[in-house]
Amino acid sequence: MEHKSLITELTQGKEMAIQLKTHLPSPPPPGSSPQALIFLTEMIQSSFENALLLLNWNPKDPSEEEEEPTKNKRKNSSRDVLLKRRKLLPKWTEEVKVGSGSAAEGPLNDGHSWRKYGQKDIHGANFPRCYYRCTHRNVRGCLATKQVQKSDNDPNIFEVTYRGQHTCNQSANLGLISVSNRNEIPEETHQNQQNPNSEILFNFGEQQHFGLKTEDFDDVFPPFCFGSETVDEDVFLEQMMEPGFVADGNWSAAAVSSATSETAWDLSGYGGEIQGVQSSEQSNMTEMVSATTSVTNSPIGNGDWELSLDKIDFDQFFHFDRLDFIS
DNA sequence: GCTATTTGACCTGC
DNA sequence: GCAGGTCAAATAGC
Repeated sequence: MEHKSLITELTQGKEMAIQLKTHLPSPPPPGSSPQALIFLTEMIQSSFENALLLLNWNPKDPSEEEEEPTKNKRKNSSRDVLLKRRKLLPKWTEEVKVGSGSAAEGPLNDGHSWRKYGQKDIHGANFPRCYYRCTHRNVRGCLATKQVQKSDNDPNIFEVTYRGQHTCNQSANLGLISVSNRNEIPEETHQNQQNPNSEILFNFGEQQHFGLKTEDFDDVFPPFCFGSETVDEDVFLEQMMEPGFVADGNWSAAAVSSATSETAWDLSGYGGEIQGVQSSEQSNMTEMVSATTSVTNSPIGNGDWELSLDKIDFDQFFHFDRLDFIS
C-alpha cells in the first residue's frame, strides 16, 4: 500500500519532469543554455525513473513473495521485466592495463565491490569472459554489472564493460579527477594521446541521449566524490546553471577538475597497478578524462568553484551523455 | 555457518 | 542453431 503510494508519487514526479521539459522557455533565460535546462529536466526525470526501477525491483515486494515458487523461476514475469530493464541500462567499456604479476585475474578493484556470477568462453576470444555484479545487489537492488575479459592482443589488458549504475552508493575511494576541456584538445588527441600519466580512456557504446556515448560514470567517476562529504546537489545544480558552465563547453572540466596540471586520477582502486589504458572507438569521452586540466575559460574555474566542488558528489544518475550539452 | 566462487544449465536475441 | 548473458546448485574458503 505504502509501496504503491510511493510509486504513484514518483510516477507523478516523473511526469511533471517531462512536462517541465516541454514548457522550457524558448529562447532560454539569459545566462542559461537550452542544453543545460533540458539536461536538468532529464536528470530529474532520470532520477524518478531510477527510483521507480528500484522500487519495482524490490525483492521483498509482497506481490512477488506471494508467487508460488515454481521449479523454473526464469519463467517469472517479474524476472523478465528485470532482464529487459537490465538490457536498457547504460553500458560502456574501459580497457585497463595492469602490471605484470599483478592480481589482475580478479575483478579489478575499481572502488566497488563486485561478486562474480559467471564465466563464459567467448567465441573467437582466447580468454574467457568473467561476469560480475554488484555485491549489494540483493541488499540494495543495485543492478550494476561488469564484464571482464582479457584482451587477446595483450594479456595485460583487461577489457572491462560496465553496465548500469550503482544505486548502492558505494563510495569508491577514487580521489581527484581531472578532466580537460574537450575544446582545448586537438581532435587527433582524443584517443590515446592523453596525458601519459593518466591513460584511462573509455569506450562508450550504445545509447546516446544527447549524442555523447556515455551514460554513466558512476563507476568511472565513482559517485563523483570529491572529498569525504556528501554532495550538495543543489549547489552543483545552481552552479551548473551559471552562465558559461555549459555554454562554453567547460562544464565538464569545471565539474570534475581539480584544476591541476597533475594527473588527478587516483587509480589506487585498481590496486595501483594500472599502467595505462587503451581506448578504442568512440572515445568521445576521452577528452573529458585527461590529466590536462584547464578551466581558465570558465567562470567556475576559480578558487571558489573548486572550493565548492570539494563537497560535490555527483548524483549517481548524472549522465555524461550529452555531447550537445558539452559542445 | 556464512560468503564467495565455480560451473553446468537455462534463457534470450540474432 | 548459436553465442552471449544469467541463474542457481555445488563447492571451497574463511
